[in-house]
Amino acid sequence: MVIIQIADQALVKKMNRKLILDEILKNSPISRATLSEITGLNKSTVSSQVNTLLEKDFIFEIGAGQSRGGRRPVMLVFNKNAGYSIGIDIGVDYLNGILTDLEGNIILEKTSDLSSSSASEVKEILFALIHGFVTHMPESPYGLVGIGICVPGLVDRHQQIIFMPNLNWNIKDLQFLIESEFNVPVFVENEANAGAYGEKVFGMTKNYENIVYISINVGIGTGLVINNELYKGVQGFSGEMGHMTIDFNGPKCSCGNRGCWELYASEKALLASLSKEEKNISRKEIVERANKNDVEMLNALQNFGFYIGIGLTNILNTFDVEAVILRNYIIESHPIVLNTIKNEVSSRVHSHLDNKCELLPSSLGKNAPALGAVSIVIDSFLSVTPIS
Amino acid sequence: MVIIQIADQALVKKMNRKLILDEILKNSPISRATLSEITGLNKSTVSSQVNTLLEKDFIFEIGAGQSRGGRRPVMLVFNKNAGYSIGIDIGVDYLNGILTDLEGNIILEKTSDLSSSSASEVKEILFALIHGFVTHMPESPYGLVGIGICVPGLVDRHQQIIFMPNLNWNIKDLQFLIESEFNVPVFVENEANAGAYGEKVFGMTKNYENIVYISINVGIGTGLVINNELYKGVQGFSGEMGHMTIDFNGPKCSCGNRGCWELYASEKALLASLSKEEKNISRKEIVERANKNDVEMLNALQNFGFYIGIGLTNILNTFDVEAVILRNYIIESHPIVLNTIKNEVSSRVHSHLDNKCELLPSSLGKNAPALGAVSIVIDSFLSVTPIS
DNA sequence: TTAGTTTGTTTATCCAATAAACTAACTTTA
DNA sequence: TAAAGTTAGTTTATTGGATAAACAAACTAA
Repeated sequence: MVIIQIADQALVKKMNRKLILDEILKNSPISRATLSEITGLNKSTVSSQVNTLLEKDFIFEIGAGQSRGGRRPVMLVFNKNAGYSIGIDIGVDYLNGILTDLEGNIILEKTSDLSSSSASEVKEILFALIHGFVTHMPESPYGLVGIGICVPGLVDRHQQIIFMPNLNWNIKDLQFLIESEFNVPVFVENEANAGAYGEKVFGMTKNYENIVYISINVGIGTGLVINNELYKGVQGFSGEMGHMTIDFNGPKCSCGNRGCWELYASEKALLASLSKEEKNISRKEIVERANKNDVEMLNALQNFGFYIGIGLTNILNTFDVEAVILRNYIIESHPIVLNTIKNEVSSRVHSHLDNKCELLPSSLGKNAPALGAVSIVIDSFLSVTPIS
Repeated sequence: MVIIQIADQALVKKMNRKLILDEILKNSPISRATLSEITGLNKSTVSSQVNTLLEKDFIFEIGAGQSRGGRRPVMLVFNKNAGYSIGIDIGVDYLNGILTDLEGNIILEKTSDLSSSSASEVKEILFALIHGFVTHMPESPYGLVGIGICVPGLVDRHQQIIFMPNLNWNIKDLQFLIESEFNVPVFVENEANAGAYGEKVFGMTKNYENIVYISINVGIGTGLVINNELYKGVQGFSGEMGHMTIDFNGPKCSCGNRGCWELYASEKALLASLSKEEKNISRKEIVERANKNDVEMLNALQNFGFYIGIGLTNILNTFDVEAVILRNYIIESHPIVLNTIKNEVSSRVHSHLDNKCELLPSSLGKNAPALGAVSIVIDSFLSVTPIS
């Protein structure tokens, strides 16, 4: 039977608590009086809620603020050190882990190379990484509040890993594995979804409610934030836009389709378009050559941007969001690709849709997915933790 | 300043009222005791809510039901005749209006041809249609609760019509125009969005939470229902998937893009693929010929299905919904197109995504958009109407 | 010094949900 | 046919949020 969410006073308290906590996070430091003003809640309601938040160490008072012509207000701030969160981005050939406070500020950061690691070695490295973070974590009332992990593959609604194309290991129930070892809530998410959420919570687009995140690597992954929430689809498989056909007569893709976007607009495609001796060139070298105005490279990058622009136009026609974030080292490092994309998009997209949507390179860079994983953990902690 | 939704007891009552009303709508007739069981609300809470709903004529008692071994329950039903709603679908060359009760049952229905009407004539016909419905509407406690209108064009978040490609008239503020004349709430919506909502509320997919609706006509329009709600995008322009590129080198489209899906998979494209003397053939004739196994026609329809399948694969990769509804007379009338689509989709879509999503022809047919407009009106009436 | 302002708490009240006790109306059992 | 058991729905007292109003505290400005 379907479980229905009934409403009662506990729900009211929980909703208003979230309202107040969100305002404190956004406008810290802030007084009870101002909270009452901007939320519309009664002064006494705010006082009561603030007291419970103080008792539970979620916030604390930092003393008196500036007077506005009367009694000086007591300023409240979010207690970002009430607990800590770990976020881990498991890539095809790397592992990027961060330890953050409850505001997402990075305390520790560690990256490992996985290019020659077996499945059991990956597991060992992962466990060692987390244990290392736990050991070096400062004392706090709540300690480690959870672990968020993202992987480049399909993750279903029960956080089971269903399919990982470019990887030779597959631990289906990663959540259970980690939860058993560390005894804290664990969240497993798709890499692009995590990146999208990271950009929504901590990036340039933190004040937007609807964004599309596009991560361009070996393939193309996409994540959707709709009405401030990750849209994962019914099964959890939403956003496989890398496999959108942009040429129905195009070459066969490993997914079964033809002429998929990522066959033209991924880094793999970019490398394939270069001359033979450059096929194994690194991202850094690509940017360096572009900075030296290497003509062949600039042409290849323009071509790269051209194809990204084609798929992007489809996405803009589909979604009508406030911003699209592009997560790719080359795009973040040299302006030529983004400029080409913008040209291509504005020549293709309908004039009525063009004007409002921002096209931005990722501001969080390679940490976007790990930060997204962290914010899923923090969100859950702040909304789930029971308050008497 | 942003208006924040604070929570209080009024919200609790409103939420639980909706819960109870929804269950009565779904499982009518139903007793107070059963309502308490399936919602999880306390018996006395249900009694109190039911009493207010009775006072306000939203529901009524139809007498005692079957005993389950004790006192016989008093059965409650939704009062579908408490008021009436009007839904109007303004097409490129037609106008389809319906008058319904609060359950969406059609009381009156009227279609007019607009193929040779000027802007002022359209307005006259529209007004006459509504006046006619109002005149023939039965007596009821609430009378006409609102009018929903859908148009084939871009409608922004303030219900202003921004752009209508295939039409020579454009009354930007249609909402104000109708509201001034009839003094009831008026809702203006895009045709595909309305159709999607109609299928979500009254169609085969009424129990699904995430669907994509694709309306194939002169062009292709799409509507999205995500988490039971219409996703309209930030500006209200979401779902222009007809202008998704499926061949980036393809022919120029009027929208500015190249190789748009609707250049290949619309009815316009189907007609263009037929031989010269058949260019002005009607939909009915197309189906008749297909039923007579006319080889040329069957080939054309297979081709039609092929191209629909290509775009549909992109949509399935993007959304991961429970069902996709195809609204098109030919598809609803002859199985060959849908079969071709299904073949094409399953050969193209990734095996992990394929299995769950249903592909269905519209069960509401040409009334889908008008019914969607009606359900927007009814939704608003049931949730907005204040209860003491 | 005094009046006025802003901040935050206390107090009494309201109201929706709830549990428990109750009445009502039926079925089953003996 | 009477008693016991069961289900339906109401009544009553209680809980626990939010709220308005009164209040105390701490400041500014005149």
